[in-house]
Amino acid sequence: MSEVRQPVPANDRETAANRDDKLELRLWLRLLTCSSLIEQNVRGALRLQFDTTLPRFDLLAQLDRAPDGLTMSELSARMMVSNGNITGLADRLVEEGLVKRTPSQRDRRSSHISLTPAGKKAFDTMTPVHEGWIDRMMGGLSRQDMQQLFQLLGKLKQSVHQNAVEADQGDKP
Amino acid sequence: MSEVRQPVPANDRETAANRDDKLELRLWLRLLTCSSLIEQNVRGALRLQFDTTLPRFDLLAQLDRAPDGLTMSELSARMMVSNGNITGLADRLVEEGLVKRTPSQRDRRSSHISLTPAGKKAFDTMTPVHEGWIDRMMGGLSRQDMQQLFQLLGKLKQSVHQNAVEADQGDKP
DNA sequence: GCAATTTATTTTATACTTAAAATAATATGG
DNA sequence: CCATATTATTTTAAGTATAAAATAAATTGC
Repeated sequence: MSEVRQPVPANDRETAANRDDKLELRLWLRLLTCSSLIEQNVRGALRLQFDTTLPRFDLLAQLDRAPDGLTMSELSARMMVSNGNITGLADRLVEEGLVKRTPSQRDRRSSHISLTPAGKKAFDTMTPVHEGWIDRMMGGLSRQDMQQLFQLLGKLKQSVHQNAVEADQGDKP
Repeated sequence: MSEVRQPVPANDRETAANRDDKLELRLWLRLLTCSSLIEQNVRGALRLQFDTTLPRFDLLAQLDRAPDGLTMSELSARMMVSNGNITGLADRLVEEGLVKRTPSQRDRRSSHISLTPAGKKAFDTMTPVHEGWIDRMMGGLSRQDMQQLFQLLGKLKQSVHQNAVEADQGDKP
């Protein structure tokens, strides 16, 4: 009597939540699950098709929108990662010849990171394919679903900013 | 004439998207932004208040729901991270005395990871506080917003599973 | 002008994460 | 039984990430 393989309901982060858990927590776990799922797909595809990584692609994408380049601090803010992280990432991309550092004329502490021609070319090759992956993964959502989701996530983003756990605005009574 | 500090529209991952970008891409960037924002808040708060990390907390949370413990593979699946990652995480938590490994009786390859009394106690201390952070960050959303968001993310999750970039189900014509 | 502060970046130490290879044990099919 | 395949985990190497300290340059307030 072989046990029938049930279509397992996907063991993921949400498994840690029960029906009796608060909606807030279940929502957070589901958000994290979606984000992780997409991230892992994109990461794997970037590696297979372009032999690169998501952080590198992200950095190139940021630079592509900034013709004059960005400082380390700006990159850090936009990519929402630490300063030190950007230093290492930029180092590797410079080694690969995809980005270059240009010392700032006005401020000798900072430099502008920008795409080299090779970096621009690499990004232009990858970005339409990348866009295709994203489109494909969202294929199950209607236009209206996406618009609603976009709008609700906008609300969430605002809410998180306003109620940040760390942001102590403790000086006003 | 001091310049008035405008409420800067937050430079984050979405900065890389333009109005003319496809909705799919903008949605993905916004999703990632929300996820990163919450994650960073929780990580920082866990460090400040409990001197621990998000991955460790996550692992404890998974175990709390599994009284008999979980195998490394089960943990890997539920936390959506690689096998090797779990090995290292579990090692550190064993060092801290919060979890223990029990060799499986039936299968000498595998072991069951479970909470020690100290681990259970630590988790029970942290989890209500953690829940409070999540509630707080979602404070700007109505109950209906949350339900809608939960439902839409469910659709998205399903869509990503069905249209995974890597999952080649190439054997059926 | 100059001390004190702030800002931009890098460095350091540690932790987390992955993919791939290695190890070891179990299951399977003759 | 035994060769083969599969499964569970660990190891390895490289990369990603953080927080905190260090460095260095710019700004500010006398």
